[in-house]
Amino acid sequence: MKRELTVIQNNTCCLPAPEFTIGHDQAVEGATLLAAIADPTRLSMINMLSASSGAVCVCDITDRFSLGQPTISHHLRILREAGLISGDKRGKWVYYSIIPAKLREIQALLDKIFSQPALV
Amino acid sequence: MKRELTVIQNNTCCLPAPEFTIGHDQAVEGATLLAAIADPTRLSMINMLSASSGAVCVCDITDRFSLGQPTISHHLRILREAGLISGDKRGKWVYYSIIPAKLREIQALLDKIFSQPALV
DNA sequence: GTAATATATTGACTTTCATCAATATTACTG
DNA sequence: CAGTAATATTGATGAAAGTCAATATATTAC
Repeated sequence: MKRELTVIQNNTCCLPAPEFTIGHDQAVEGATLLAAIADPTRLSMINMLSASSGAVCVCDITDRFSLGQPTISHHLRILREAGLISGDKRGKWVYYSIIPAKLREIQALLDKIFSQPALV
Repeated sequence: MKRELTVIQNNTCCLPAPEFTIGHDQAVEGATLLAAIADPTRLSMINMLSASSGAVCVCDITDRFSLGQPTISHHLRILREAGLISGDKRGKWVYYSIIPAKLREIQALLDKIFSQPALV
């Protein structure tokens, strides 16, 4: 934390001060988005909806997980509020579908954050 | 949850039962990996190390965040244990570097999970 | 060896999260 | 209108996570 900047050889811990390619706000926003999918149930839900060619009924989602109905509803809400899925009520049922642009947004974010310096 | 499978028209909630393209174990593993980076501090750390052309001293990392030294150490440990970074002790200092293959693993995982059905 | 520095670990505290039971809400059914 | 079914919301509970102060460990400096 208190390097000897003047010494050259073996006393400095490092030289080029490392930089960020994303700012603080973007880090917070990205972390929030990642947190939305950083759960086995929600990751599987996203996978299920992505793989489906159309909207999926909540009843079918509920069937696929060994979790209570309120818990499923809770996870769907988190994904919905993160902007990853959208719900569409049709009569007694609610159908959820993926929002592909948001998935691409996550991938683009990681591309940017993970971007490595060009090989010399 | 208790659909009328026999009725065709307006009583069924949906027809093709949606599938997963990843299994339960993979979902748990993926969620764990994502949780490691689903934090603003750790996401910025990954970004910092990715953008750096070489290993980065902990002292420099500590300098860049408004967090106590034990907290920085804690976050580095989580990233290290997730296999995303590796630490190298040189004398009094410890240098961390990114493990690029692990970053690519995350991206490949998301590619798989987010994979959409082909357009008809 | 003693002092100082860099990093890690431990323990405590607070907040957030995943889950469930109970209840509310909305829509269909008879 | 009364009853049933699908989904959402609320409240409670236990577990996990982020942070810090204090301490430990290792390495260099005198």
